[in-house]
Amino acid sequence: MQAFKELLDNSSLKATHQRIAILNELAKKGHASIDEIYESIKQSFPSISLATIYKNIASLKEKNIVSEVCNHQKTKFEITKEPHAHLICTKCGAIEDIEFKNSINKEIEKDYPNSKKELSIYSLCSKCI
Amino acid sequence: MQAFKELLDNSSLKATHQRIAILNELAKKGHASIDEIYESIKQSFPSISLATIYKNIASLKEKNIVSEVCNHQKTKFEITKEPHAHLICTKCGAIEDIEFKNSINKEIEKDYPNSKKELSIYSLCSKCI
DNA sequence: TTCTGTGCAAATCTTTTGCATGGCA
DNA sequence: TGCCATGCAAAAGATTTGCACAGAA
Repeated sequence: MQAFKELLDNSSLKATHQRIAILNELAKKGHASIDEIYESIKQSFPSISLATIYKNIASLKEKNIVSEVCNHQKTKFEITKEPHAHLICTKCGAIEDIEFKNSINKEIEKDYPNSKKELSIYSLCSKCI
Repeated sequence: MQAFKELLDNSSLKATHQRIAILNELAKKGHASIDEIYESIKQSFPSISLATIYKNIASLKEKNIVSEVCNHQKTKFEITKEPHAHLICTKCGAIEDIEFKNSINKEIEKDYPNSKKELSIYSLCSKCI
């Protein structure tokens, strides 16, 4: 995935196999926890270490390449993208990205200009509906 | 605090000193982490154990008497109250309760009726502004 | 009196760290 | 080649559990 290499180059992080694998995993799953990432990458890359996942998630967060999503269960991570809201399924726990409506954003900006906003909606996801 | 005793009675949780102390602490601070609660209660109640705080926060959450607030740092808790949003200070880390505007609520309800919603705004709190 | 809750200590997870070695630029 | 990143193992931190005893109802 050439795009990830560039992303890392631009952030002065070396494009190691491990980092690319983590980003691929997040791209594939959308949202994943530290040990979901670890267990999955270990299949194709048995020598990878948990500590490497922790260290890389930390540096990728610092560079704002990945973001943390809180769901009151196991913390998950996603590749940072356009602002969006999260739908957290009250049945299966899945996280879905949903639109962060511009009307809502504007309403908040009135009182808190240039603020980062996190909106989570707890309801049924598209599979459980 | 008589009100807390009733709250506990109604949830079939015994109104122990420890539970009342935890609820008082949360009422006083607004938002506190497990060990902030522990350190503070220990002053006036030296025999209290960390495990008791954990167990009680778990049962109080289960009964929806307290809620968890995620701030991407140390998880904090608050006494469950009217729906509201959180302002999380990007300078000092403080959490403030702010209004969850009805217009925003309505906008979300159109698409996700009867959903629980969490909105966090990262900006400067009233003290750091 | 009964049964839930507490406190302690141990067990379990989770996350971080130090350091020698490996590998990208 | 020069550094940053990796992997391992150990350390540190956070959370949970089991059990005997205490205390609310």
